[in-house]
Amino acid sequence: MGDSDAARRRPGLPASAAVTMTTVGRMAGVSQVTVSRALSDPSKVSPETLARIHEAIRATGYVPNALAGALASRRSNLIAALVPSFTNIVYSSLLHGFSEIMRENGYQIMLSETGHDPEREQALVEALLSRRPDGVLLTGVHHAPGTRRMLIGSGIPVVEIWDISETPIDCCVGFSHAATGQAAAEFAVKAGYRRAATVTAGDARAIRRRDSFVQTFHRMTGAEVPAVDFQPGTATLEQGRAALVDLLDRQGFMAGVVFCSSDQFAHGLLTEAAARGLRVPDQIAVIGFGDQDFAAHTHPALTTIRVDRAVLGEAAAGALLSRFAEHTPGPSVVDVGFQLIQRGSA
Amino acid sequence: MGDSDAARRRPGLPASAAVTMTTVGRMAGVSQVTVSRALSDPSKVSPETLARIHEAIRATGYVPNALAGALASRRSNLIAALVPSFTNIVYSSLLHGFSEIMRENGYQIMLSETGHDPEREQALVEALLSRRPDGVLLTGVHHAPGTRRMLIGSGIPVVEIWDISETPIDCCVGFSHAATGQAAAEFAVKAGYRRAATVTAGDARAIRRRDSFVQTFHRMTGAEVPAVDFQPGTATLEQGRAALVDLLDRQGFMAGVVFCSSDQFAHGLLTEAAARGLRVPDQIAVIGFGDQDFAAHTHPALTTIRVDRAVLGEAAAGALLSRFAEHTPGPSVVDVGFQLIQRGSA
DNA sequence: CTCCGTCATGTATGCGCATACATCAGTTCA
DNA sequence: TGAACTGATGTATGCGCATACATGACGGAG
Repeated sequence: MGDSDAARRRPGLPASAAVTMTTVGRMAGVSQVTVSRALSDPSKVSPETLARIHEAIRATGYVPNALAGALASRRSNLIAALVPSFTNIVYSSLLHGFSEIMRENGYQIMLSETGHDPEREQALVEALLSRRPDGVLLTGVHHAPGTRRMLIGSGIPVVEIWDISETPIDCCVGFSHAATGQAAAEFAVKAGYRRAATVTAGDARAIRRRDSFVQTFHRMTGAEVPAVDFQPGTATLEQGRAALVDLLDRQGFMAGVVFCSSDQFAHGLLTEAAARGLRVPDQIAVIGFGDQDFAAHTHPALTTIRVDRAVLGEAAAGALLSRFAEHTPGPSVVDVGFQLIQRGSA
Repeated sequence: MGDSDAARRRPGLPASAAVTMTTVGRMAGVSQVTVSRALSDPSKVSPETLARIHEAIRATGYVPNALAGALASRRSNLIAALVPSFTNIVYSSLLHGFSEIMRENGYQIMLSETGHDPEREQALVEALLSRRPDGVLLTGVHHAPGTRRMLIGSGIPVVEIWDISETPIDCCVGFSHAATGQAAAEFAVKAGYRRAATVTAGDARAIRRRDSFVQTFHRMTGAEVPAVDFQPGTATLEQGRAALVDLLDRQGFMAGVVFCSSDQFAHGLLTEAAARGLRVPDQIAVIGFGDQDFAAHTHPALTTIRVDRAVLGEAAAGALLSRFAEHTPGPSVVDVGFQLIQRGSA
C-alpha cells in the first residue's frame, strides 16, 4: 500500500497530502473555481487554460472528491437498490440492465439484500437515506409502513419493480402476478389437464401467482389443487425434486400438471421425473416461471412464463431518469407484461 | 411524492427545508455539536439532554447526512466492489457473505460489473475512487496497469478475491486455479479414464484451470485433450449441451471424461447425454466446477470442485476490516483451498 | 478554602466542492 | 464613440458535519 499519503486517510491530522482543486489550480495558475469549471463544463474555459489544468491534473494525480461535490450540489449521483437476494438470478439479471443504464448516466448503485424481510428492508432504507441517494429502487410493492413513510417524506424518486400496484410510493414497473397464475391455469385446462398441483416458494408474489392459478383451475375444472410450499428464498433444483417426491409419494398426485413458482423448481421436477423414468408431459407435466437461460434446453424443454427482465430493469432505470429530469415524470405504473412459452414439459 | 420539501432537492435554492443537526439542536436547546455527540457517542451527553435530542429527532424526522459526515471525518464507510457479473451465481454468492459482514460493520457496498473487461474495470475504479471508498474489492488478480497504479496511489485497502497471487495490490483471498485443474486431472487418471476433453468459458481463471488439467492429464497418460471454448461470461446449460454435441459429433470424442469450467456446462453435458440416452459415467463422464446448489441433485449427481464461496466472501470482508483497524493488517495472501467432490458423474 | 481533575457543553474551524455574483478586457453595433 | 454585450476568470459563501480546543460548574484532595 502507498503509505506516502497516509495522512490523507488519518482523521484529525492536517490533510497536507490531499490533492484538491485548489492544488491543481495553483499549479495551473488559476483559481479553484476554474478547475471546477474545466471539469464540469470545459466550454466555459479557454483552450489554453484547459490544457494547463489537464496537465496539472495529470502531474498531481488529482482525483475529484465526489463526496464534497455531492454535499455542495445536493446531488449525490447515487442510487440505493434493494433486492431480496443477490443470488436469485431473477433479480440479478434485472439489476444488470438497471445498473448499466444508471451507470451510463453517471449514477452509482448502492446495493443491498433484504432477504424477503420487510423489517430488514426498512432498516436498510433508513441507513441508505442517510447517504442521500438521488433515487431508490425497491423490489415489490408491499413494504413496512415505516418504509413507505420515510421514502415519501424524503421526497426522493422511488421505483418499485417486479410487481404493480394501484398505489405506488412513487412509480412502479412490473407485471400482474395474479394474471400469470390465471394464464397458466387457463393454458393447462385448455391443454386438457384435469389435475393440477403447485410448488411455491413462499414470498408474497409467488403466493399471489399460486393462489390465482389454484382459483382459476378450480373454477374451470372443479378440481382441488394439492400444494407443496417452501420458505421464501432462492428456489433450488433440490427442492423441486423433493417436491415431486412429496406430491407423488405422499400426496398421491399423478398424471397432472404442476405449476412451479420458479424454473429451478420445475427443473427439479423434470430431474426427479427422469430419475424415476416418468414420461414428461404424459405422466407428469410441468410449468415453470421465469424462462431462465436453461429453460429452453432442459430435457424436455420447459413450458414457462417469461418476463423480460432486461426490459424491466431498463424501464425501471428510465422511470427514475425521467423523474430526475423533472419535466416529464412519465407514467406512474408500467406493466411490462409476460408471455407463456409453450415447450415440451406441459 | 412529497413536494413539500422539494427545495431540499433543488440546487441553488436556499435549503430552508433541510433538517440538520443545527435544527435538531435548536429544538432541543443545545448546540449542533451536542447533537453530533449524542449520535456518535451518547455516553458523552447527559441522559436528560439525550432524551430531549431524541425527541427533537423524532419530531423533525431528522435523517443524518452521511455525505457531510464523510467529508468532515474523511471516512465514507463505503466499499467499492467489482465483480465480472451479477448474474453469475459464483460471484453473487460470494458477495452475499461479503456484504453481510461489511454491512454489520456499518459499510455500504457500491457494486459494479466489469464484464470480464480490464479496461472497463479500470474506468470503474477511476469513477469509484472519486467516491472515496474506504476499501475496494476486486475480482481476480490480473488488472490493467492503470488500475493497479491508481489503487496503490490511493492508499486505500484493496482485497482481490477468487484467485491468489504472489504480488497482490494489497491482499488477496482465493485459491489456486492451477491446483484445481491438476487435482481434477489426477482424479480422472486415478479413476481410470484415459481420454479427456475440456469445455471452458474463456476467462483468465477458467483457462488456467483448463491448461493445468490438460497438462497434467497429458503428462500422466500421453493423451491429447480436445477442447470446446466459449467466450468469457456466464456459462449456460445450453452451451454445455452444444459442447457435448460438438465433442461427440464433430471431434469424434467418446468414452472419456470432460472437465468443465462451470457446473452449468456440466449440467448441460448431462442433459445432452440423457437426451441421447448415453450412460453417465460409462459412455461419458463429467466433472464440473463450483459445486453449485444443483450439483448434488442432478441425475446422476455431479462430480465437481467445491470452493466455499461463503467463507471466501467472509474472509475477504475480514481482510478489509483488519486493515481498517490498522494494528494487525493480517496476512496478505489467504488460500481458502478447494475440494474435489466425487459423486456419480465421474 | 484553593488547586486541579472531570463532566457537560459550547465555539471555531475546515473538509472539497458548486453556486451566485462580481470583475474586467475585448468586442459589436448604433 | 460610448453603451451594451460576451467571454474568461475571480471572490465569497455555505453545504452539514466532525474535530480540536475552550469554558464553566462541580467536587474531592491537600
